[in-house]
Amino acid sequence: MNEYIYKSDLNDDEKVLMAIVRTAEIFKRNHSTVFRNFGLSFSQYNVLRVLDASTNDQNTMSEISRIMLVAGANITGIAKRLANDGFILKKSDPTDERVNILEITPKGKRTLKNIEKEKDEWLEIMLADLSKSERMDLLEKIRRVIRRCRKIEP
Amino acid sequence: MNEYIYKSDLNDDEKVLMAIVRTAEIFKRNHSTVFRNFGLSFSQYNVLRVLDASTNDQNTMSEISRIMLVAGANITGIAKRLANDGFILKKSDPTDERVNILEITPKGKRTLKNIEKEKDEWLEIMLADLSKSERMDLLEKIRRVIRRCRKIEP
DNA sequence: TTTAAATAATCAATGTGTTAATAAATAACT
DNA sequence: AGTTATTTATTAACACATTGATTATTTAAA
Repeated sequence: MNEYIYKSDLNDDEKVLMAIVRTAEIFKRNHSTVFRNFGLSFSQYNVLRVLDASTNDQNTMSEISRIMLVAGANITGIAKRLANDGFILKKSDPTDERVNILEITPKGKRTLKNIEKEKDEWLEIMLADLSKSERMDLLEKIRRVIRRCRKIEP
Repeated sequence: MNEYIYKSDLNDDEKVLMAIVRTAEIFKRNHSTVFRNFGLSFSQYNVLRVLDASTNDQNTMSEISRIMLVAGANITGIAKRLANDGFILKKSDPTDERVNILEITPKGKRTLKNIEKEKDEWLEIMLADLSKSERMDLLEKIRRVIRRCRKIEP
């Protein structure tokens, strides 16, 4: 018998956004367990993805921070751990000595490849109850929210 | 001139979930700045909300951990800081000495009340480009994803 | 040209999340 | 009754996010 009872009092708008938060957390948790088996955290994986999709497999720390919407201070630690484990190289830009360039290594690329299948299986599992067109509709609505937020504060 | 270029290579399913992650992060960031002005973090605020919506304004730590989908270890620190700042009381359950009961204080309830308006304004801003029925449709689809995940691993 | 301002990265402090190990109280079982 | 298991909470170690301060380098302005 549980004598401590919780009765939600969220209004509809709050329900929408809290459901989004919850889904994001489930997704990050699922993916994190996959990545952990390959020695990567969620954020480390995302840095590798950005580098892999950048020209010449490399990009600057500040640009990565901008793409990932993460404060620059975080990239310092994430890059250090990625470099220590051989997933990336870290070098200074000769044309501007303030800039540090990160480059994904063959080991990094190989690891991304190995992760791919398991990761995609999770995506399919999570979205299995939505048809193709429902997924696109969901994406379109979420993107409208994101676009709206970009107008408010860049 | 930026010579480091990033070209996204996400497939559609991944786009859906990354958009959800991004929206959740924007939402948490917006709300966190509101909460910070009242001396609360995002998680601390959510613990107060759970207590406020619980019978007799109180609940157990493990039940809160279950409701918030957060590992029990986190609640220890969050509750300690909330109690230090006078937002909650922490007491032992006399019928089961393993159990700790958290209870929201008048100061805690007052703080929730003060936060309410500013918080709701943010909800409206973020969802402003969606009609009422579109919001409900978005909520329904997100909930189907969450329900689907609950079936996979509880 | 010297000074001022912007940019890139780092560090420190705080809070939150993860897992894993532990202590204490209670429940279940032989 | 006494051993074993489960539950509740705490702690420790690690990763990461935020803010704010600091250093170094580059660019712009007086």
